[in-house]
Amino acid sequence: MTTMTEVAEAAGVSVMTVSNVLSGRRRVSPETSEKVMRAVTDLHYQVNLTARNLRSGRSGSVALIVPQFDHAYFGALGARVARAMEALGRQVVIEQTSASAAGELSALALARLHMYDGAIFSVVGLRESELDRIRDSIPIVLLGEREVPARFDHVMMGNVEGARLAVAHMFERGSRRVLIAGGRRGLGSTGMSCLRTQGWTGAHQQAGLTVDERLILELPRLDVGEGRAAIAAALAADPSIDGVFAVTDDVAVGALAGVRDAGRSVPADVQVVGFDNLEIGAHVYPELTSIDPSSDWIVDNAVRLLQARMGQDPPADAEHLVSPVRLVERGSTRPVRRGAGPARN
Amino acid sequence: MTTMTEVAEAAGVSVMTVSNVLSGRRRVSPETSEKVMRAVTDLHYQVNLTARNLRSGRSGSVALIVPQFDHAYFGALGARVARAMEALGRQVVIEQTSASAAGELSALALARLHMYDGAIFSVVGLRESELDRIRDSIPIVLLGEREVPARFDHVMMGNVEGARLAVAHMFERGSRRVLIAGGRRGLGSTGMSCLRTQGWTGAHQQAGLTVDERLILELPRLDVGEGRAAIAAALAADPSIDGVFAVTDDVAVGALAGVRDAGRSVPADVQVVGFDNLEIGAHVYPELTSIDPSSDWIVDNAVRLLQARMGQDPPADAEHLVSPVRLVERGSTRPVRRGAGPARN
DNA sequence: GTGAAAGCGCTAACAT
DNA sequence: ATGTTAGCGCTTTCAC
Repeated sequence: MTTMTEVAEAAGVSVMTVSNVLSGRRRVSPETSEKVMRAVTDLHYQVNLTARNLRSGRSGSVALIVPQFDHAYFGALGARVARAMEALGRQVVIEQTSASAAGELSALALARLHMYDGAIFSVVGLRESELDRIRDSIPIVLLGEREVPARFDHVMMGNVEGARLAVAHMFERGSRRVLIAGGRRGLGSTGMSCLRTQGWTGAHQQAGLTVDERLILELPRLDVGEGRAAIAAALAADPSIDGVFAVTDDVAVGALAGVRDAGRSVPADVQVVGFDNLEIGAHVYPELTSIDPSSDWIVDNAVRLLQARMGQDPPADAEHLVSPVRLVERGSTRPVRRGAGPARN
Repeated sequence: MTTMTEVAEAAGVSVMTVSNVLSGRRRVSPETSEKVMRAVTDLHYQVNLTARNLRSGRSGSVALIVPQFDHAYFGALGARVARAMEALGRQVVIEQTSASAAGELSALALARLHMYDGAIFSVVGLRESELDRIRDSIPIVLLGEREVPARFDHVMMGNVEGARLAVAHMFERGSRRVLIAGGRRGLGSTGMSCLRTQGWTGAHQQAGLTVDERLILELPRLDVGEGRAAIAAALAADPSIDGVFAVTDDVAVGALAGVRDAGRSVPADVQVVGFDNLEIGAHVYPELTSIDPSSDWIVDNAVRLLQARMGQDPPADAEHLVSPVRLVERGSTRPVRRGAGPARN
């Protein structure tokens, strides 16, 4: 491997001059600069970023830490974060936590954070104890649907409100027994499933309907296949179900298939609403009504907070933001019936 | 930031002993080890991986370089690579190339490679000139549907054969005018679109049908929305089209929607086949017939090749592998009609 | 505008 | 089993 010293020798200058030419941190005369660049080209030199980062204490890159690579939401998130960080001259890399054996955040995984100038950390499914171990670390902004220690900047979706909107919409369009797919019984946790279940419950209260806990369908994994099978089974077991609120769009796409498997029809027999407003939802059949969590808003704020914390004077107080949500109405729910009250089933 | 020297002082041992305890590279007595670990805990010490990597010349991590974060295929790829590498004790990080301004591989992007022990590089859309600049680099395995310099290990899908299978299947089930969505006119390039167009052409020849170049629909971007709009327009312009071979499943999902938009029906009026066999394809409606490119086979081989090249004696000759493909038949193509020849339209 | 010296935090290599 | 020395390749700092 060619080193900067070799380039300096070839160009007949000192290493500092080479360094200055390459980093642009100090002015160098055009002639010297050209000599250096020629040597760089001739020797196929490439800076050793590990050495540069060690010495300078910065890396110019930011990590996005997600639980899984293969969920559409995180891919979309990565693309958004990369676009925003690119505008600030920073490189983004994505790392996955769930790779680690027990899903536990290993000491090594924590140490890896120091290779970045900052990190955006998606914390769905992270334990409280793990979050505590992220102290004394690089600037971090947390993302994701759970309570976190107050010392962290945190941006989350409007989970409760979004779920309430979704379920209220189905009530308004005539559903009376709305299954929540991927919900959570009991009130202990503060995770995404639990928050969205709160919204589901809230919609019942607002509509003056009683909550039937048998309509809470817990799912071991929030993916399409899992959702499809579980929802088909639930519909077979309880024919009175006339709506499905899926806690994610992945599950909702599974729900569309599950309703078909059960021999029923969307939206005539069963309305379906998802959460995330993924691009795919606009193109499946029937097109998916979904809660838009304002992903751009979330990323913009996360990037702004991280940038602030990586800057000169980091803000004293951490911010805790909740994104605005809105319902995007498509074909998986029924249109308003003009001049009619709520539909009777 | 706590350093190893401080830990050594606190524990009353030398830095080498601390290093040995943490890295496990040399035996340390249990008592000493415990003293060190106590100091590590008390001081919240975390190794500086940048320093370790610089000194040791290794990082224990491998990069997966993809053109875009937000394509389902790359997410699935990342998850597979991470699983395989995890088994070998290596961390995987994903980087995105297209972030760079003109999509050009910047000098910095190339320099970043040296921070990893090796890289798996998805080269769809990379120019020949860019590939040439990856020489003198870390061990690299290329992935993706285009010709690459012979010196690189390369694993690609069976593009031509897969496309041929897809189109032959539609011919066999009665289609006669099969649009290729995301294809490429002219024979210059060796990219994915071009290779799959070759398979489409080959299927025509095998079936004794003449190729109609007007059935080649080029797409600026291979995504769902783009595919939907372009295919709907194509069907409206040419009602004789009775099949769509979409070069990716993303485009195929768009095709399902596009056919609906055009007021026609899948598979009765228009059959649709995709390529990639993404999980989502099994759950959309109608369920998508697709070419399975053997993603696990691809990843297993890429990881094996990379591991070999990162090992003691790297193999002299680069390998160039083509994955086996098979057709996965689902509802977007018509079932065999027993006792009947090809359907007439 | 350019250079010399020092050292970032760690581990390889050589002691003991 | 543990310690000492040197130095990975670069940039910071200070000097001219």
